[in-house]
Amino acid sequence: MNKSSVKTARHLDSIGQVLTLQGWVRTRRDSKAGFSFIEINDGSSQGNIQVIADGSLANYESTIKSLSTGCSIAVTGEVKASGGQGQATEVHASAVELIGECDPETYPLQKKRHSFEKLREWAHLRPRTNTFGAVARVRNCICNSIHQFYQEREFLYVHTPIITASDCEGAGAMFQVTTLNLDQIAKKQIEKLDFAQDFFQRRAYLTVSGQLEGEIYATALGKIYTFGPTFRAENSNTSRHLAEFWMIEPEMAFYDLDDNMDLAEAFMKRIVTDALARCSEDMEFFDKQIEPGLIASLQHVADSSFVRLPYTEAIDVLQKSGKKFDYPVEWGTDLQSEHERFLTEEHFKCPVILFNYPKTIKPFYMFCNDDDKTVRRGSS
RNA sequence: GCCCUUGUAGCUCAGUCGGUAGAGCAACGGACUGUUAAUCCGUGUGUCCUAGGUUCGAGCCCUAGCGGGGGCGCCA
Repeated sequence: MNKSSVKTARHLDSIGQVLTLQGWVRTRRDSKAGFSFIEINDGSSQGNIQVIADGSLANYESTIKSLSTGCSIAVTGEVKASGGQGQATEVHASAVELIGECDPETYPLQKKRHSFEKLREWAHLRPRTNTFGAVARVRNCICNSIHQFYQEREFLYVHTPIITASDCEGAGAMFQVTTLNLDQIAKKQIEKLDFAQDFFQRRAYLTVSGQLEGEIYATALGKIYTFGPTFRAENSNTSRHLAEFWMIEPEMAFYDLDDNMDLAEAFMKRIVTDALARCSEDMEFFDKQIEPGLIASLQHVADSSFVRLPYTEAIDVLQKSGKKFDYPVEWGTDLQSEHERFLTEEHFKCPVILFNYPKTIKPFYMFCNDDDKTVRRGSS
């Protein structure tokens, strides 16, 4: 048995080979001329492979004609150039084996679009949809690119603690980690907790950032990056906030501000370029079904030179724009989303890096410029 | 945390003035076809989110609760 993925079988190079594919039925169309089209997907690619199952197969009437969306099957057959539109290759089955049945009356996923809200109710089946499959593949691609990008530049991948006592720069509300018996404590109505009784004999939290550990490694090993789960207990109900997310933090000794900006720009471009090149089918799906214009927008990020602008000049651009903002633009305050969007989307029409922020709105340890009003970089 | 909005068939939704439930898709049956969100014909489908209240009568009005979505704030 020459096992193959759907991804491989869809490639022209596979024509002429006899392969065995295992996957889940997406759809079946019957021809009364005596054969059926079965589309199967195994997660290896966005597209399905079309299988031609001829009526002469032993289990055609008993099994193949009742295959429905969600069934898992194994198909063995020769890959041939497709006679129809829409696909380069197809498999002419010599055997189709039903591995797992799927009752169409009770299987929730249908051959149509489902809302994300509805799919969340079927969380165990979401990965079988085009959208979630594409997200998983693109995310995998990005993770791979992240490591490749830093490894090529001789950065060390450092693991920083998940459970920690440090609050970093007070970046956000933290999830407390404890082994104290909360039910018992509630019953006793204790006014002050004795953390000496806790697991670490002190308060502990899930990390909000590996920055502090990253910096001490950078000041010993030169260039490091962290990439791992991070937790924020913000009660923020927006699409841009997560309680749990993965964060990348490069920390470099002996880098000046220009070095930092060069790295950031190259990094962003690399991630985007790789995703477009390596996940083209998934990105085309997003562009068509989820967010029209996405590919053009990402290609623009990959192609453009990022604008690098001092904070003070950005304030000047905003104030002279004549644009009415919901939040006033004033030197010394942080920029709101609407200001950032104006700079990137309307004024410069490309990614923008702002630097030399007022020291009053940045962490205390940042390196102060000669003007004593703005800061350039971290303390390393 | 604040504000707005929504909950009806497996899914997406309509439901008028308060009078006892409806369309498309899916499913199922059939027709047709190298098809590809196939197409055409036919069939069935309900705890109208939950609990109270008003009323002769509530999917519809009122109150509370629960769930979903959006915006803002905080924040990344």
